[in-house]
Amino acid sequence: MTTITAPEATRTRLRNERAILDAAEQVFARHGYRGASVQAIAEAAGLPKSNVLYYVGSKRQLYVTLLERMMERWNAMLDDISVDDDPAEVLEAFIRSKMELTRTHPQGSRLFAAEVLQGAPFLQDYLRGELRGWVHARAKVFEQWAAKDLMDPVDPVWLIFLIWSSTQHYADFEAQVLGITGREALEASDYQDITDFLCRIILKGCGVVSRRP
Amino acid sequence: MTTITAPEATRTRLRNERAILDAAEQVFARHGYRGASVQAIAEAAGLPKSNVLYYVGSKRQLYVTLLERMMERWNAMLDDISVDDDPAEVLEAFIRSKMELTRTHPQGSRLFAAEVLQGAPFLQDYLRGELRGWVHARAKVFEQWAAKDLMDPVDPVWLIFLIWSSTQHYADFEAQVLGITGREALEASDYQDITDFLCRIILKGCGVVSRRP
DNA sequence: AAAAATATTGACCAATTGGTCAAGTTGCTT
DNA sequence: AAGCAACTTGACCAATTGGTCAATATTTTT
Repeated sequence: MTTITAPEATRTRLRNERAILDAAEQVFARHGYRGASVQAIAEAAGLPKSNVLYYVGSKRQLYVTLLERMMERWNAMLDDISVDDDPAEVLEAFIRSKMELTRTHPQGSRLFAAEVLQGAPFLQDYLRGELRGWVHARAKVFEQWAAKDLMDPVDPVWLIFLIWSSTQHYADFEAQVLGITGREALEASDYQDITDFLCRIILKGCGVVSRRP
Repeated sequence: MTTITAPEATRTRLRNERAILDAAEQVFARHGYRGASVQAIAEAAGLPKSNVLYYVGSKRQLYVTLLERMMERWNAMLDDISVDDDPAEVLEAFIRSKMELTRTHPQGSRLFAAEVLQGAPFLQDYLRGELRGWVHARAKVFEQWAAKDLMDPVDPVWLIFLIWSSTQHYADFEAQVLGITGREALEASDYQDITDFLCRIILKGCGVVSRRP
């Protein structure tokens, strides 16, 4: 019996699709949706252009698939929290997991950045819906923590943006970071240092008090 | 007597060049270098494509001109500091002026982001030279402040990146910020709030003590 | 081994790309 | 008002764009 809805996931298909998705993520991240050409993606994947289109259907579909893959990674990162959790632990885990996403998926992070830079034409619904809800749910918890004097009464949404931006930076502006620090690449230990730095500054900065000291 | 090297800056030329530069900044910021088409820029400027090329020579020259214009704005922001300055004042002025650049020139900020996203092919020299020197000079001062116990001994380069990223965010990820906050645009008062928030978190976060309390 | 499904790819298409050019029109100076 | 420089613009160019398709080759299933 064969699957009716989706094409059979043969060995060949799996291998080629992965090569195409990875290549496309690089090219789209670098040059944005318009600036990326199917030809360039095909070359990066080591396949003829026709073959790429055979698998992915169209440039647009390929782009959407990549965004969905990235949003899945993003969602996998986001766990729920409650007032009863420890603010220090939660904020630190938040920073660490976001930085880990940046470190392990820099291309995807840059793809996301390129999409938002052009006004998020494909992600607007996601931003205004799912993500917005998630942010405000978390914001409420932050405010409750502040009411309990477990942290300073800072605007929780700006705080979330601070964590996003300061971590995202090391993917999106990697070229600048490398140019200024004079390195070839950032090692795992660098990410460790930066994460520690950000946890320290941000936790201290918003006066977070650990409930379990 | 006429200028020999540069073309006369006639009224017409001035008007058209400004329209072209502003239009191009928008289009390049949205779609990156490759993704931007001269046709799209021309339409945004309200001129025929041939006319645009008459003024700017080529797409590449236009892009370089825009990057130079943005780097001038960037440089105008950067004033020198010394160990004798007040850390609190300097850091706050740093954050405020960077945020002001983001607010008044969002397109240019996004253009810069798009350039760095694609690996900074045109700005590599600037990043590895001028800007790198500026960063390290300032980093030295931060370290001296830390040695004098005027602030915590944090890595000064990561601190500079934190300020850059957290302010830059409101230009580059404007679409996300608007989507999540549910606004049409960020007002001057919003920028004021965000700037105050960032000053507060970052100064407190790295234990900055004002020398003149 | 035959049949059926899946994969490969060059040829081709209309549309768009950055850029040139020549023929005009406008604007400024004298 | 005349003359010259600056400006304007449609026609045009080779190259590239995303995408189609039919012919062929390779797997997989029976």
